[in-house]
Amino acid sequence: MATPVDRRDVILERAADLFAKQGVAATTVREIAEAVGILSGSLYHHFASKDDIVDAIVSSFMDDLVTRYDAVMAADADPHGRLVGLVRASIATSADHPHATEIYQNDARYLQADDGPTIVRQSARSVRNAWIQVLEDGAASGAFRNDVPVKVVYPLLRDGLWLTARWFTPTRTYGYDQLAEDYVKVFVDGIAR
Amino acid sequence: MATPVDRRDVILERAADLFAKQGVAATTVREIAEAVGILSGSLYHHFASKDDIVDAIVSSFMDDLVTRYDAVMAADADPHGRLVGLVRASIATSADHPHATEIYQNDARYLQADDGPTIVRQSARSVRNAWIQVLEDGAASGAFRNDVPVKVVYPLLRDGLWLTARWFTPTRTYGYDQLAEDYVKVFVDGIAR
DNA sequence: TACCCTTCCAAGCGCTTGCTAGGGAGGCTA
DNA sequence: TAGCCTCCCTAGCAAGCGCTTGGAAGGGTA
Repeated sequence: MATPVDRRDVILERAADLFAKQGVAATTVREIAEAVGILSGSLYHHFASKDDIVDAIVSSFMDDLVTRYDAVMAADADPHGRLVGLVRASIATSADHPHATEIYQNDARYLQADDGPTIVRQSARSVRNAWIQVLEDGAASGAFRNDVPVKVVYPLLRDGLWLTARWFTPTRTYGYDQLAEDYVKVFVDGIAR
Repeated sequence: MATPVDRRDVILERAADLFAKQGVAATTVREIAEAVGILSGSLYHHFASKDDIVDAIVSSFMDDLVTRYDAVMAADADPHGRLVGLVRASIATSADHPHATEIYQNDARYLQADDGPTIVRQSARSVRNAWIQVLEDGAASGAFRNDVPVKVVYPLLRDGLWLTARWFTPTRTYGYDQLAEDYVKVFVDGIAR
């Protein structure tokens, strides 16, 4: 190779692409190897197992997400400001890890299983706590409506937010920033005029 | 058996349960057979293939959905009334086919593939058209805001709506009707107070 | 009783899966 | 030059996959 790229990173990138497109279970190690340009056995010089590859992809994504969420929660105490911050942080992370975002959505059950990676489970709980706290604070302070249970509002916000990874591709005129802005508009003020 | 239940229906029910929990690719025909209480080979007396089982589950779901959507679009011409109707129809269908709903969300890409079942692709287009029409009519008539593109609003509504199948289980005090009502509240009026 | 039809089992086929063992090529260090 | 380390290939194993074949059991019909 002309540029001394790290093979490990190339494997992670190609694997994430395939996992996102086909699902983890439907992607074979031979496919990953072929996408990299090596044979399947050679993957095992870099990773201990197929699961190990999945873990590396998702863990990196979750680490970034938690870091961004922590910054938002530390910088702002106002529920509305925090909500906007969390949305922007989520979409920014999704922009940085588009494949991982999709993998996490599609295979969440597999990843959150008891034998799944511990880091993922911990991060998932931390992420959930941030949202619940913001929504409950907002409902208590009067910033948000309190006639709909937080346990219902949160999943609606969450799923609409994260599944953007499935369908959204930024264009020159409509990027991630615009998406975040419009997302906030819809969920905070509704679609009624 | 005491009651002469149709074996085919039992197979569909158990298979749907497993597909929803584990994903289609991760569920084996041997698992399905074991859940029914027969051997894997015996499944092939009732179905031609594993894909055939998946198709039967999802097609039944999609048929019901399209029927309900057609009724809504025929009964109401007002965008807001149609929106409420589509939400209620979706959640009612989801209540009748909880497993199929989840399968469709998790394996949508697989099902919408070019070699997937034709009925599913047709139904998916029909469903999409209904939503787009309602949202565009509403934006044009002034019932809905028009500063956020319909191509963004629709996926947000859709994903938040359909992924309820992943997390929602009705209780005695909070059922599908209540969920539909709250869903409309959030998306139409927003969470701000 | 004789026949048929439905439903299932027993056995296994051909193939793919994730993964492993052993070795070779090339570069770096001493 | 000698030795080592990194990275990859060749070859293949054991297990599991979807699916097929041939036949047996049992009930319904005549």
